[in-house]
Amino acid sequence: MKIISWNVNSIRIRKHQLLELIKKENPDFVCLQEIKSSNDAFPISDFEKLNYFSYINGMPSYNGVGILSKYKVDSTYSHVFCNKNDSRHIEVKYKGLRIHSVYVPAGGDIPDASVNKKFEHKLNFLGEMKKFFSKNDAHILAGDLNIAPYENDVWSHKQLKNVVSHTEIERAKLLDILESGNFIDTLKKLIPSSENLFTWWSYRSPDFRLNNRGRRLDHIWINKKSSLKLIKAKIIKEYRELQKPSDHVPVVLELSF
DNA sequence: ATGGTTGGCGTCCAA
Repeated sequence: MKIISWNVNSIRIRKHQLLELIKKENPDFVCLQEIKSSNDAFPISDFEKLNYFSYINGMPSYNGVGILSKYKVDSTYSHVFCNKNDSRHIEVKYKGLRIHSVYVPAGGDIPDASVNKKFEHKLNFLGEMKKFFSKNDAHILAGDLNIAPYENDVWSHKQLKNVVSHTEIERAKLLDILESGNFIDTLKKLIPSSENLFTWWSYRSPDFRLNNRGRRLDHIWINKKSSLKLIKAKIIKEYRELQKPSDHVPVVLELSF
């Protein structure tokens, strides 16, 4: 089985790149984030032509998640975090397999919840995620979690330790969710640390290749207690080099169950 | 220390 997670940053702009990715990789499931589309505007028919079902929790302009599946799933569910209907979660169930696509709030610029409402929201969201996933027994949790948890998940730990996405409190909260939900960080486990681990490079660098100032914000976790067996993982960095790229690249996990 | 870019039912906001 193959699963892909990708923050496309607008399905409208990235649709053709996604169709090519699916043709090339032939995944069973694709977890999408930041589709920036309402449910009605999502191009379901384009994916139907490749024999995929689209399960979408969208909204206009911002956020929005979805899961594309080769199979008609048994049920879907979208959890409301922090009392906001902001389309940051969708779960599908298929033959006892529970797969989640999650988009954690970015958190704004200032890493202080007392002055930055967005950072406060991010920390609250992580708190609710811990409760939800310690009860849910998810098999696969994939998405843009907007946190780089380990020191070598960023281009410079020293320069980013006070930057939102890599602060001590965010890293601790993310690892707490990982542990309390009995998850394995599969990309960390399967990809040697000598290789590039980054999944995101800011649009604000004129040429991201020059200094490779990336971060590992996108993750695929599987539950330790499940019978899923890891095979291999990869980060498709080449997608950052395409014309009109997303700032995130697709991450891929192969497993058996 | 600052500003850089992208996308959206856009003319500022979020990332």
